[in-house]
Amino acid sequence: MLDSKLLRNDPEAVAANLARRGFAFDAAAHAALEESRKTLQVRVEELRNERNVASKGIGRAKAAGEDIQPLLDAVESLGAALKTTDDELAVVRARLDDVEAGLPNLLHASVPDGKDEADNVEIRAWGEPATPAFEVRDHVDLGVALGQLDFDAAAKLTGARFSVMRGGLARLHRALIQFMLDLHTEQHGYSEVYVPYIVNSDSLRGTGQLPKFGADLFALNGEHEYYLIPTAEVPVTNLVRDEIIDADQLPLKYVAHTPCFRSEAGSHGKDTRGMMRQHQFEKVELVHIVRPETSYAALEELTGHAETVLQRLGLPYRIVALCAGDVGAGAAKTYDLEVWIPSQNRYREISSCSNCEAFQARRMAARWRNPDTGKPELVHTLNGSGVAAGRALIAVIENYQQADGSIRVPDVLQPYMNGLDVIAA
RNA sequence: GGAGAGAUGGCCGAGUGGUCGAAGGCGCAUGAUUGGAAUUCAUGUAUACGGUAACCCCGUAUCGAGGGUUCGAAUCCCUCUCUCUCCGCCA
Repeated sequence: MLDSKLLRNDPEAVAANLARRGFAFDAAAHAALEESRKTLQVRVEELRNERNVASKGIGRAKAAGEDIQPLLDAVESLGAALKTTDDELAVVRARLDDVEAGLPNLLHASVPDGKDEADNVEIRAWGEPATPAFEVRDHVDLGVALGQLDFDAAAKLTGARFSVMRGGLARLHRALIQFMLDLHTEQHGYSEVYVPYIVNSDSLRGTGQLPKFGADLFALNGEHEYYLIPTAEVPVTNLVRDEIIDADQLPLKYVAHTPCFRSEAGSHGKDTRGMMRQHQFEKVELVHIVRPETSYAALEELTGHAETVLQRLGLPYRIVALCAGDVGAGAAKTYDLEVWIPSQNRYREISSCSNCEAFQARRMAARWRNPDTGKPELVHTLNGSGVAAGRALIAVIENYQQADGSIRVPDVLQPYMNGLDVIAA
């Protein structure tokens, strides 16, 4: 949600900023709605005031033992007038809310122009993609040949876009998660949280998945309106919903490992092979809750924490700043980490680190008490994958493959594999 | 799953139809006392929106959420959510 004051006072600036995303915000139409909201609201408040004054008078007269009938007659028509105007106001409000709830966040000035993925700007790269003497195979070939990746079984159990892992690969996957959690908690100062994988619609509204992106979610069929989480960002960030945080508690840095469930309704036909794009995958998520003035420093820090994961794993990657057209709706600025995938001969997204500024905080009423003003003020929220475990597994399998189809275990993961250094059939 | 009790401000906690945004306490802030601190005393201390240039003032809303009754609802009625206690079940 955007600042309603800004929306009212400078709708043209909002429209100009959102236009960078390719989002058309009709400032004039909004202003007209806003104007009628204001008129109606003033009228309703006047009527209410009239009624309140009259009611107090009735109370006083009754206490004094006077005849209140004339007073009752005097306010007789007020109720109907109030109801009519109030109903009109509710209609206008609802339309306004619809518009405003669907607006994406304003972009930070440093976000590069561009309309899609192709226009993202590389910030830096780390590591050298290997150039093996043998023909590289993709993770599907390798995993299936090892007998440890099984998409047929997953299709039987559920359907398309799920996977079954066995033995060494299953353990490698778990080792990745353990390694990442330990790294972030022991060396990067995060506190680990365990959270529900099922959330209510308020939480999804808080982080911005609803009302606009419900199609990407798996909704549960039970008596409650519950959804499977598409990312740990939802439950973890919503920890601070409706909270006022003491200044000395900030920054809050949370790390959580959760599965993520995405229906990916819009991407059929993309990455249909293998584990790249699944309905269910594991992720280690980093969330920062910070003072507004520190949020851009926090974005660099958080991104660095995700990078460290890939460096320790010895996986070549690059960092790109998402361009205006590619930044997600809730974010003001986003860096993606892209890891080298040998079989595709290119980098693929493995982490996305975003500063949402006050966009989510405003929806969630997540505030901190600013000691300088003594007032509750909105916090800034950030989130980033640190990193996606499923894609990290793909990257390890493909980057650590050997000519015989076995997979070397990265050094940092061997302690989590009982010392195992090669996964073979 | 069965039975019962609850949900009030940053926190605790009064308030069962009429100047209640809400007593009292805690916490916090400022001032006084003190060499400094503790103690004590005084004063102040919600949020959002609107009228406004204005964080002065005025108005409106907010006592778990939504609806209803009424001239008037924290207080009465209905629905829902959550919490607690006891029983049952269970990893």
